[in-house]
Amino acid sequence: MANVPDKPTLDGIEERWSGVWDTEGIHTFDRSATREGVFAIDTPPPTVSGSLHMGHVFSYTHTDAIARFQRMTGKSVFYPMGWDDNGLPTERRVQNYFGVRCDPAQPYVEGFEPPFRGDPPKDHRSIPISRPNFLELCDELVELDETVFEELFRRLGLSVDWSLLYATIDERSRRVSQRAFLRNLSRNEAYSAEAPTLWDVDFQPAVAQAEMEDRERPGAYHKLAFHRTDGAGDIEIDTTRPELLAACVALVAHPDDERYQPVFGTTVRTPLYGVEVPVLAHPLAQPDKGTGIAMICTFGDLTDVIWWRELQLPTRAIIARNGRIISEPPDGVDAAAFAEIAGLTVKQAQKRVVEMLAESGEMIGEARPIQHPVKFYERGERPLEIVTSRQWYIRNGGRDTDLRAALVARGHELTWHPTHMRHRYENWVEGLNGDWLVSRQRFFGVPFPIWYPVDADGEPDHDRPILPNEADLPIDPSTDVPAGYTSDQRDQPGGFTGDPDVLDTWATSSLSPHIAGRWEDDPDLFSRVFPMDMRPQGHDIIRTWLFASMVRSHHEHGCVPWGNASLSGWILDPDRKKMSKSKGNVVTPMGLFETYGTDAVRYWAASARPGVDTAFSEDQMKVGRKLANKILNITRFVHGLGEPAAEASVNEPIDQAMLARLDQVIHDATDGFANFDYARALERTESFFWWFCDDYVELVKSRAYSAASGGQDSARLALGTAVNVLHRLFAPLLPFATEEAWRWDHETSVHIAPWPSQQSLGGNADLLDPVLDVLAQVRRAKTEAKVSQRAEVATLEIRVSSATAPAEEAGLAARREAGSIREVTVVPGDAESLSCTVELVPSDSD
RNA sequence: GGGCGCAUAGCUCAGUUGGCUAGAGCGCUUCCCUUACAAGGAAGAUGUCGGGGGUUCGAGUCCCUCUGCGCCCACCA
Repeated sequence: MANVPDKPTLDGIEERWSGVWDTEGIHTFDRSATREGVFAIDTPPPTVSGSLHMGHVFSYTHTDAIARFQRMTGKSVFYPMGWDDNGLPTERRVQNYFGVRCDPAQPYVEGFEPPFRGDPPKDHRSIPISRPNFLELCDELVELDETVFEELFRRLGLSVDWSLLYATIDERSRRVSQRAFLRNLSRNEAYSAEAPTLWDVDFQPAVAQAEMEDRERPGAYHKLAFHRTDGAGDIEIDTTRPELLAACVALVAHPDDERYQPVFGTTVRTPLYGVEVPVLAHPLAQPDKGTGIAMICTFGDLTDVIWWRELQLPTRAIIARNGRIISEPPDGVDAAAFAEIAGLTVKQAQKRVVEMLAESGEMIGEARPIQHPVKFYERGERPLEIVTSRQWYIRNGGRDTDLRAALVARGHELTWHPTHMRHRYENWVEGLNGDWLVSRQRFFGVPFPIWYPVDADGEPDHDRPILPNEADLPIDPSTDVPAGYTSDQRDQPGGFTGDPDVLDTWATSSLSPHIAGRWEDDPDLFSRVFPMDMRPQGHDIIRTWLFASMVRSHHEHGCVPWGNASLSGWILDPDRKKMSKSKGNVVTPMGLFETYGTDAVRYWAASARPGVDTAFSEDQMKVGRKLANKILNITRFVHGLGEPAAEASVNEPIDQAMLARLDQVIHDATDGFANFDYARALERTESFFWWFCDDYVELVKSRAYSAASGGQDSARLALGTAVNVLHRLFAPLLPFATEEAWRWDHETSVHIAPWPSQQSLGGNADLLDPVLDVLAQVRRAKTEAKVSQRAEVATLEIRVSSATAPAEEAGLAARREAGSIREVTVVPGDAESLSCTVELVPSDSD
């Protein structure tokens, strides 16, 4: 017997049911399921560096809807959560939160207390602390942030199995990350090399191709005169970076450029510094750019690197890792001139060099300002410089066409949602110009599990790395000692030294399926979940997270890591402007949950088609709340009618017709969810639902109330059936309201109820159209007469079109269904469409 | 420069093998306290489906082209 509250309400249902779900364990992954019976999700681990925003709510709702659908179809859903807490975002937040900065030269302080916990004053100068102390603070803050994230995700109703929680800095992740790297190394998929590297001079890590971006910046062409050594005059070049003149190693022009044919193979002397450099030809030089001939410096930009490599030029680097000019001039550079810029920042050096060139008369004319794209680290504030350093790389096809083709082919094995997102992947893979740089000169990350022997001169031997056993992972080479050595041999001649770097955060998060699935730690579990079914993520990180995951899986397993990639769109402001704190228009997810209810917010998220950028809309949330409320009310209404007899059947054509429509909805919704299109499932279900409430229920209401005209049980049973099915169709999208209504007459959760299947009663859905046409005309008559919809109709004359059977039935049905109609006549007519004449009962009042 | 996407009512968007008179919600107008729901309900108005051309009995839907907007990628002095 149904237990329906007098006044159904949405208030408080989130807390009530999420608590019950935990107790009943309905989200628990059943690891006894076979691989075919499992639906495994490679949940994106959110970066734990502050607060959750609407973007999280948006995309995680989409995944949860899919997860809940799959669970109802009988799959054991592997739905983990992870925190991406290693890496620079956390370091930055720790610096700002505690007012400290990491200085590896500092000694460890036992029981260190940071000067602040949250919001140090603006004039506070960060204090340097040791690396171990810094890492302790990282751990502390990360734990704090993760608590807040978990609370919000629970409130959002994510059906994740929280026992599967991981963090990308935890021991398990470090072990997986180090193991995978060592295997890459053993198969020669990873290597270290001394090479020009993009370098952020502020954060001082090496930067990978995927992490840099172009920004338009003002610059200026400076025209400089290089002196031909054959005495035949000067060659003029344009440069935006005169400060690198001392690093110049050659001039280059296009091989077909007629103007420079005579000078190819000759040499010139650089202005100020007097270094003799060759004039060379290379097809990358553009005749229409500047004077058509460029100076090659080590290194001004990535083109310089290409020229340097392909033309086998010497290195004459002058920029240090801190972004300043080095103190000693490279060989052959005029020492006095160089002393003028030694130690200066790039900007200061440029100013000084321009002054000197002006004095010497080697600069022709004034500098000409331009806007040009400059490479930046995506989180950085100053342009990237290129320095030579030893770094670790993982092969990703950037310098190997076979591997590249193989990875493009892997992209075709994946099913993309929406399909056009694959182009972004291919575009990226085909445009790679180097291997994946995975080493970072940072602190809060997974250390490279590597030591190096130190030779008699105290220099590390990078060609003979010392590796740990997999069984000992994870290790920290800065504290652990390799086999065969003792700790007092650290950094001593003849001893060993640990690799100081940490792995790129993507090098760990690209292994999220392995971390969540406990690769090698629990082979039985791993075999049941890998390759996974679904990777949900934002389209902005296809080039990083998605691609890196493909690379790792390709190397380690020779397969794709998942069958489907589901790409979510962005959240835009209602006015299409960026939401920002400074404008004060940022809304917090928790506030919205409280105002509209979680289901309403989820409704807004689920209304957006997969992959489409979507405006933030509180109006949509209001609609969602209305929908959730309606589900409760319609359920209450149907239960209030009383139960049909046990032997009742849906035998009225009108009721069968409604269920036939519902069958189509079940089909469409199932199809939508199965293809990761939660929005289509919602749209179909919702539009049926409103039709059901507004038209069908109004139509059969009077029959369901009273046994007088027959067909009462058919109506009750049809109503009950439809509501029951609708609960289940909506359950993945509006988990709280559906659970609330479902539990009025069920002991167990709607979320583990079987997904609805079609009824196949063979009803004729078309039958409803003429009946509803009559209903609409009666309503219109009442509205035009400005009377209540409850007003009685004295006579209703229905002129059916061409006496077709459905039309006849419509008349008969209308006669019985509409309880407030006293007399109905059905007239066969020859009009094109059905029409009615409605005569209302005059009001008794006064 | 290359690639991808978008353009339908005042606003946000559906419209999936081409097929009834192009839909929904919000907003707007009018009306109704009705016993599931007034944080509700009924009815109504509003469209050169971005422009042009083509295929077809038939095009919002397919093809070509143009325009505007957005995103991704790219090796430049």
